[in-house]
Amino acid sequence: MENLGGSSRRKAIEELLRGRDSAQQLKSVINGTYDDGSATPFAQQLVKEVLMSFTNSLLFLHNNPTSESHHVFNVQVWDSPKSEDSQESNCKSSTIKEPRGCYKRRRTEQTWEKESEAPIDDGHHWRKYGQKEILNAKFPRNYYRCTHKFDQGCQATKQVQRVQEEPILFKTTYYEHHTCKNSANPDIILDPMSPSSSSKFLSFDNSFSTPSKQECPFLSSSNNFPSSSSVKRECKEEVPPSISSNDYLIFSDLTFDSSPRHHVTLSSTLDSEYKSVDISDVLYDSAQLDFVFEPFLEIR
DNA sequence: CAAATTTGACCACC
DNA sequence: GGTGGTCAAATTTG
Repeated sequence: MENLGGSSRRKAIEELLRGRDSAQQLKSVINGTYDDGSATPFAQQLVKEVLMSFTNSLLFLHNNPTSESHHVFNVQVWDSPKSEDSQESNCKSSTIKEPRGCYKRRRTEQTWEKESEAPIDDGHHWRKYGQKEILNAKFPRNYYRCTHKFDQGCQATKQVQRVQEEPILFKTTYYEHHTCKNSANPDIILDPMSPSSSSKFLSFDNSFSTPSKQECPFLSSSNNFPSSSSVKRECKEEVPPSISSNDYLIFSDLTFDSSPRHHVTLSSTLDSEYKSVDISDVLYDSAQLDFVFEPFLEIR
């Protein structure tokens, strides 16, 4: 995908945007076709799929090239405005106990999830700080924090859990935004809500960052109790080399149209209530449109 | 030898 | 008390 030159990419994006706008207009026409103001379910479904196709294509263009070898099936974003456990309250600053730091419970800032076939290399440096067997979960959950947590105070963390064996599927939950500057691929931001995803940071001309071995332990996590040596061996044997963008292009074409797993959704939550919103509906909202597509429009 | 990972323990919340 | 998130010593890796 990144092999598309800047102008070619821009043209492709413009075409997709044009197609999407046309589909939207078609939807309006269809909705006005019938007296009851509704189109046939089939027509509505078709329009929905067309819109989704455009949307997904644009999102794939937007995606981090380094994650191209991983199919991101799902992007879910929500706010968790629960603020009852502020960090200050949890950090028993007045207590004398020192041996361990204060154990801050789950931060309730905005979080978002991604599901992919392989752990996502999102261009940031992550350090694993924990692994936990989760009740009723087949695989352990892995905890990562930004490598620059201490030198730059970056509070970004993520949790990665393998949720499915066949096909292998990982769910990555991100917490907090990166505030560090030293990401491996700072111009590519998967974080859909990050201020950094504005055009000033977005560039599609980056070279790939090679898939980091840091992500490999997830694969070995499929074994409930892997030995250290087996971890390393599995990493080297099972992690495929990053495929070329051409490969990705073909792969996307082959799998994009009919597989429901490529459905991309955005979700938002109020008061921790999870509400799933189909992206084709979300995109009708101009604000959401800007949120999703603005970066494309400003590529130069 | 510095950085990263592993892993058991600690801690907060329910 | 159970569960899950985090810490930090021990260990591994490059």
